[in-house]
Amino acid sequence: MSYNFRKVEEKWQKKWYDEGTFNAKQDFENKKKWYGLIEFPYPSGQGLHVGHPRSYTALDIVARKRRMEGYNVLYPIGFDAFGLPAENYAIKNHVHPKITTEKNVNHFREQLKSLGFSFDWSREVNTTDPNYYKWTQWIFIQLYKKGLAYKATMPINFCTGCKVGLANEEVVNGVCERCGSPVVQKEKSQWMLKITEYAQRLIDDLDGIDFLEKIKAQQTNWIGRSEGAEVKFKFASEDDIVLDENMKVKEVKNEDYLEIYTTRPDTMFGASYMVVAPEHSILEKYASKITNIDEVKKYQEEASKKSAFERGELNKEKTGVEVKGIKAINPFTNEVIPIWVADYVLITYGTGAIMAVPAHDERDFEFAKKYDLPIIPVIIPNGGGLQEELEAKFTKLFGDMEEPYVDKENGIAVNSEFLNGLSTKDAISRAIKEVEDLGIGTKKVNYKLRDWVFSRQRYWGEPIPMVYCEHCGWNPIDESELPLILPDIEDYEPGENGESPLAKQTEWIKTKCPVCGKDAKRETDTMPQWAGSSWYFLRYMDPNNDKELASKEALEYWSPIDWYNGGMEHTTLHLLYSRFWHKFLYDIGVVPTKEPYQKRTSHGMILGTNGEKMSKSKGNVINPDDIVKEFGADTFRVYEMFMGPFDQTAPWSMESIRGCGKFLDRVWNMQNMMKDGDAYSEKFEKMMHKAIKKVSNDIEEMKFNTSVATFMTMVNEFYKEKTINKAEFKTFLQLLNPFAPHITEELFSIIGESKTINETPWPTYDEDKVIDDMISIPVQVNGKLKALVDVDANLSKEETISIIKENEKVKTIIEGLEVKKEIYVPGKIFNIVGNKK
RNA sequence: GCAGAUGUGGCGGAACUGGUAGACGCACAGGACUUAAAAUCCUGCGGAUGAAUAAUCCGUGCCGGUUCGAUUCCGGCCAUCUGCACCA
Repeated sequence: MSYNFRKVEEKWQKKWYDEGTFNAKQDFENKKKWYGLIEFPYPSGQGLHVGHPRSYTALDIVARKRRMEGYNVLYPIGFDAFGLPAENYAIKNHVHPKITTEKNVNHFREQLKSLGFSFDWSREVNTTDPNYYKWTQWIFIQLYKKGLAYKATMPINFCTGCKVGLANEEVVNGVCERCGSPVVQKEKSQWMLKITEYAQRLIDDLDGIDFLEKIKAQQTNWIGRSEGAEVKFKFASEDDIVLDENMKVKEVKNEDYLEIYTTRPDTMFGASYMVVAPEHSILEKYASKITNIDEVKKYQEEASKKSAFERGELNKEKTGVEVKGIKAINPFTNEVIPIWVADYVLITYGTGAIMAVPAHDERDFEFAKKYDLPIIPVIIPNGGGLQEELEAKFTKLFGDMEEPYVDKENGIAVNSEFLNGLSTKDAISRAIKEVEDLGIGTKKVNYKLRDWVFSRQRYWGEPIPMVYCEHCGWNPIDESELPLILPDIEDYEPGENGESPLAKQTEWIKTKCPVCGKDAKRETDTMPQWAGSSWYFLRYMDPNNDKELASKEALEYWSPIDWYNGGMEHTTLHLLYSRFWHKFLYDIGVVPTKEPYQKRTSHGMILGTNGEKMSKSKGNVINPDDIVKEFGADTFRVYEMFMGPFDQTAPWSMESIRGCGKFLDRVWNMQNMMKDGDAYSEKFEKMMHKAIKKVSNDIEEMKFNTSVATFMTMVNEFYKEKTINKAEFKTFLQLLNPFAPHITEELFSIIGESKTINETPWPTYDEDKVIDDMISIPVQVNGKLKALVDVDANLSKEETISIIKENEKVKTIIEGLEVKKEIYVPGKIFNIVGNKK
């Protein structure tokens, strides 16, 4: 009797999804809850990828176990359906994204159901549904009302060929992915979200939640907190600076200030020049004073032409131009220092200007070497070495420096007047105090994190619900008018100069100002794909609510998400954005928790059979439909869990999956060797208890591969004895059920159980029965295994040792040795140390 | 360059808190069943010497250390992967 997976899987899927077996209960009172979340898919035209089921199966296993443990489980699914591919497809083939999206969603739904996931399909959400994006828009309006959404001029990637704005992922090596024309930066007024206001809380609140350490590290690094100081350097026209006989500044007329940010105020005595970013306003403001303004302008222009790619990747060689005619003054040395413009200084970080300390900064050092600027060492290593060594090092540093000294831990200040002799740490606080006393600076914390550019010049996204009125400026539409429906259009081509396709919808754009009622215009940019996915997990809690994004009651009951699993590629942006929105919603009293996710784990990518990332171009893509057709959903699921450690990448193997199919066939055939029995047989009792313990723990730790190995070992044991009793089979099926739900339910009913497995409680084990009565003690000589001796585990230490020593083999070993020492670790090992006679 | 991870048989991988390295699966080889094949079932399977299921030696990327004992801990290298990348 061979196993017909097709029939069995179809039968159970129909039952589950028709009856809503796995739908979360509305009962908020009596049951403890568990909310498991997987990243909802983008319904692409290619259909499900084999990577999706890896994550979905893992949490499906946990969800099924939790139900058996008595939890009210919410394990929802939905579709992140706005996005670029649908829009590009529309441009090419003139099919409305709505149509392709619906088609793709239907395909995805079928595929997901064919894998037997225990999703609550009654709560399916879709980010493109107006009833959903109504609330995405509502959240945006709340952000705006709290001053967290604002307009700013930001550069976009602009393709010089297609004349459209491009997403970062459409820019490949500095050229347009589609037409190959160069991509330049173009200034455009865009909506921004002030995520930076939440930077510190986004770091601090990581403490209270259970994220993998590497995920926390990535979040922290991305936010990039640094402590330092902002300091104003005096500068003026060269002619307005009067020097004394020691070349120190005596008097300055018409002075102004150039503000810099530094993390190393202790090196200020070594600041030998300043650098401003090409976009810095000082260059505009003092154009008339700059004697080589043409040269400066030319440099600015060149820098602006460079794409982000060139500036970042290719342009390792630093360039710059001295800004002549104006000079700055080092506030500590009171000496005149030159000002340069160079694009290694970024306008987006700090103040867009730096003090350059070439002796102690690699970038400044490289630049100073190239343009022959003074390098003044002010830190030497406090290595605890001999005085001569320190002096030698000092001389060496003051001689021709080969490389900058950048150590922040072990430095000691020199050549720095009042800072001399202080450790770097002390020198930093002393220097900050000094600039504060002088009234030219202050302590300052900076973050690498930038505000979130929220506008997209695209059609297939949520319209931004804002209106511009010539009299009243920007205002949100009235909340009663939500959702602001994305109009149906036929021309998906982008507008002129990188405008959104909506910019051509003149009728739609026309509206009345929500404040004064006069004629006004709608915003034509749409939201990024990140928007809908920043709060979808809240909607699952109460998906059909038309009064609120979700009811208070539902939010109270289901929050926070107990376990969120997803890909490593989303551990920075998606996680950060959704945490930001959640914190905002917490602040305005909408959600009850500070953090959305209590626990976050990540799965490893599945590679092609050749060990490379799956891609169409490499032709190594595995289609889940084919696998299900050939092997069935259960085999697919078991294989994806067995292929390797869950959090690591693993290559696909067609041979290995066959092995998992064979395993399930063996499980199926165990029904033929089953005997009656209400209790575990003596032979298998220990194995059963051990297996329950092992599998229960493995699931919590996501060590699914060793769980599957345990199942296989069990089956081998049953086959070896050619018998299994009903009690054993029942437990075995319950344990295996979360991994292979269809075959186990079928067998459960075949062996005469009236309940389905998902209605039964998760098996329990007895700790006493996990412990072995007899143990095998390895006997080693000098740490090398020589023999194994079986002993009763309940004997005392002395008794055990004497039994070991009476063993024939051990006797001969000891006789041949000059024994120096004997080490016995109870229950673990007996090691004899000695030399051969 | 910075951060994080990984490195174990022919392959995917296991090994609790420092205590029998190679569980489980694949591949391979042999056997049973069969007219035959497939499927299934059973057995073997890190390397070297060896007739051997005797014995000895080597073996977890490389070099060294701590320890009675190291895949595991420490120091120093090498390689691969992922993310970030002129963040002052």
